[in-house]
Amino acid sequence: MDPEFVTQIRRLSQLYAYTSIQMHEAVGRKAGLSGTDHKYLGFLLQKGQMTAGEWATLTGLTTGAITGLIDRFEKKKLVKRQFAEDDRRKIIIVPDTKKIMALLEPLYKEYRGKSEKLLASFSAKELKVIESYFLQAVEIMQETTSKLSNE
Amino acid sequence: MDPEFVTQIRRLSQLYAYTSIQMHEAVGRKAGLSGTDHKYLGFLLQKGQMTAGEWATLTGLTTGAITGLIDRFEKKKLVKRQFAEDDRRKIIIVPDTKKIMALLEPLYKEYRGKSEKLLASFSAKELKVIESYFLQAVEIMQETTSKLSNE
DNA sequence: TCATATTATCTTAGTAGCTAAGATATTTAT
DNA sequence: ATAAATATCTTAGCTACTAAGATAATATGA
Repeated sequence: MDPEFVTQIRRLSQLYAYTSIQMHEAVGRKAGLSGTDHKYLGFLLQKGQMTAGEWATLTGLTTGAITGLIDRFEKKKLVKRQFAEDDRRKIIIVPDTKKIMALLEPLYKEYRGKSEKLLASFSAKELKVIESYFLQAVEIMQETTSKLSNE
Repeated sequence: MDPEFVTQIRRLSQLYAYTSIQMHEAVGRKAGLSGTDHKYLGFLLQKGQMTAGEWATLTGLTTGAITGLIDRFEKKKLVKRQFAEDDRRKIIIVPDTKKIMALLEPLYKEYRGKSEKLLASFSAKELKVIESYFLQAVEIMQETTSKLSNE
């Protein structure tokens, strides 16, 4: 295969990742959240709710840092602390999904429309190619990361 | 188009960006660089060399932060400060590319091999699809970012 | 030419958010 | 009942950021 083309794809892939982070950071700033706060809020939304400790594990932050994270979100009334009924040491973080969505969706609206249009411009077969590339690339990167971290 | 599939691609795309950043951060840590330092070093390598001010513009950092960034790299002897001949206010940052490569390449080696193999598993036509998706998606994200930032 | 404005980088003071270590409160195990 | 383990919070110290001003070099204009 043309090695220049491979280089081009690799460069593009890096640019893609970087641009995506920049966009998410810009959205976060606009919403009054720091870049990392916005990123970690995404984890919470996907999971629905979780304990402070689970959030710490997922983000790789210490529990102390999570306390601060929750404090910042709670001050903005985007999440609520709730004692777990089965174990009163545990704090369940409950996102106010409606409020968070109301805050973020307008900022993503245009992007969402454009990217849907972009995806619609590909055939089903082509989308499968893109999906397959993403899936495999993610796996390779995760392998690399975990090897580097456990050594 | 199947809306669930679109959602799946969007989720994958976000995961891809996030995983990529995590990998680059892990590589950076292993090389003794903070996540952002590693990211910004990449800018410098791509450009070859630039002035402190250009680096500030490119990264979005203040000139004060760039001074600290250069200090950290200089202490590790990965870059050198050099007065510009035409304008002695300007400081040109010259990367020691050989040294930087020697530091980073071994950490990326395995990833590079695997991702080349992955790319080789696609046909030329399929690679064009992936390239086209990346190019257009990057543009959309850049538009979104700049709109959010200039408002 | 010389005074002034502009430009490029650095310095300083203040701040945010991180880690590490230890405190507190609750649960589990003996 | 006591000790150990667990979940979260608190505190001290650190790093890297911004904003504002200092310093030095260059450009401009009467």
